Amino acid sequence: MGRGKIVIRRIDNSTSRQVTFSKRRNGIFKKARELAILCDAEVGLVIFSSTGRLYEYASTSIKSVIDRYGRAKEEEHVADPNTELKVRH
Amino acid sequence: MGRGKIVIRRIDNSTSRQVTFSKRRNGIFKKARELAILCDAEVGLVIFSSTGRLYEYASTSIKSVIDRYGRAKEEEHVADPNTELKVRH
DNA sequence: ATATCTATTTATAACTG
DNA sequence: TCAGTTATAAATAGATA
Repeated sequence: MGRGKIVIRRIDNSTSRQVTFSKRRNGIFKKARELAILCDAEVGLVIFSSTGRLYEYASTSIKSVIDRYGRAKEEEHVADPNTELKVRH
Repeated sequence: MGRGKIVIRRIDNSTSRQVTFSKRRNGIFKKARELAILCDAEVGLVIFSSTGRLYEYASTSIKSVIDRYGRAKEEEHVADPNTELKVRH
């Protein structure tokens, strides 16, 4: 999606990496928001930049997403104990 | 990005909503993966469909992202106690 | 419901002030 | 660096099978 095609591998130049990070971070947050609205989904997105800075988006709240995630995982394990074993090993 | 332009609001028809969900979910997971690789970022993405089904992506693991998120939030509060007050009220 | 196709919109890589 | 532009690649809405 640009003047040149790129291959998906770590951008070595830190300035270019920072510029790409900033552009694509905006892009993915927009996509997350659109998905949540269009499809009535609950979406949580957490990003740590290579410099360690935190960026977050949630259609509800990150706390809500994390809590629901924990509950969903518990249910998975109850529903299929074998999955639990696989995950643990 | 399609034959017609759309407005970002809930898709009422549940079949269309499901189709769009499936396409855009794939798209955003791809974007998340590309961002992580290109920009050397840690990315965690959790999506619950309108039917309650869980989909997840993490460049490391969701657990790692949640743990790091918790630590980052703690640090924010230490750095700026006023933010903590605002968040809590 | 599921998959593939393609016209079109959208995202963005490289460029520019 | 840093915001804006533009040519092009990529995503996807609607169509079709």
